[in-house]
Amino acid sequence: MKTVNAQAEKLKLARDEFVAQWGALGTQWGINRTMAQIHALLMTAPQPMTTDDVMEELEISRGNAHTNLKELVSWGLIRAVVKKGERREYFEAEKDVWQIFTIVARERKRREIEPALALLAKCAEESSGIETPEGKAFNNQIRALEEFVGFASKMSDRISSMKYGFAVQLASKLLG
Amino acid sequence: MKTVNAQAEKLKLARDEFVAQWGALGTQWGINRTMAQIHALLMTAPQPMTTDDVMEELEISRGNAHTNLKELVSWGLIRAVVKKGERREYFEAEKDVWQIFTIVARERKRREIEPALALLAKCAEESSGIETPEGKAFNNQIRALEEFVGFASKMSDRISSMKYGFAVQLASKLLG
DNA sequence: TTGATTTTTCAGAATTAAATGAAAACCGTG
DNA sequence: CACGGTTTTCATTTAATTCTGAAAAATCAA
Repeated sequence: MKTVNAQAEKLKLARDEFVAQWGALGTQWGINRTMAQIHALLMTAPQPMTTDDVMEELEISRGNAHTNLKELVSWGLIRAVVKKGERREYFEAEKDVWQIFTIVARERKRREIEPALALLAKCAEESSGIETPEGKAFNNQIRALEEFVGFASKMSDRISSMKYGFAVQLASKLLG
Repeated sequence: MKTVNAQAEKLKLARDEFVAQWGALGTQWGINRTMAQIHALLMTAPQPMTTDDVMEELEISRGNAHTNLKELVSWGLIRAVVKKGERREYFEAEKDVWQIFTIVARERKRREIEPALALLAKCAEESSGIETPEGKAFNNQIRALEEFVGFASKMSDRISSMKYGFAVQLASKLLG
């Protein structure tokens, strides 16, 4: 019994560290700390958790827990599940790493690549008729960026719609 | 003459929009607005610019301009150049899109992927000896993440050390 | 319908990140 | 070495983001 307790304690420590640090990393990734922490918590949860569980575990307010749980649901990184005979919602994380990757890749594309592409297209268009040397240089630079970002966008699509096995196969050629 | 002025005006408008919007996008990318704006400004500058030029163009303080110029230099996205007979520094941007991409990819890897990998390795290690079912599940999940992130890290290295032509060749297979 | 439970919203508070501007440090020149 | 121009630093201010907590809305069972 002593051993089991000691091991449970060890697990709790490791998991708490993971959750805390993953939250800190989230900041770098441009997602907010709480959202990343909840994600880490649910990715490593043996069972689905309620809003109250999350509040208690992370010592955060209901509003905060709620907002970030919903945001994670909208990303598709977690989902709400219902337990029969229970009224409140439980949440569980997608645990498959390839799924997680494709979800994050798609979301980043949507939020980072697509707006950039739209801007570049607009500026390329607006500057296309300018015949001064500066105008031509500007237009060329914008078009070079546009071409590259468009290409990155297509790549992102292709990769994130691959089956995991195929991606691995492709990658092994690259890394081999 | 009228035409040239009109065109110059049109260019200024397009460029100003590009700079402003690229700055807004930067926020999404986890880069601060001013840094992204300066980068946009210099990428589309016909000539190298001084700190004062940047301050004037973006209407920002000296401290802000200075800090972000240095940050861009440390990333390698811009470089200081000296004009002979001139004492103050001029800055010019790297304009090659593949270069820009590899620089950003390397920096992101350093700031986003490597710390995550370190954390995952640590948590995998800490939880490796736990024999409870929860401990095993936790360890497995962490190791799956670690493996994937490590793999992404290697891929990132490989791609960003490729010659542009080779990357295009590879990509065309993928997109073809 | 009522009442209990749960979810959602949101104004204000707290925290964190970024910008300012002035002073200090730095440099090249006479 | 001292002067003018330039760069760098950093305490303070400002702006942006995130969090709280309580009230309102929604949901469901009786």
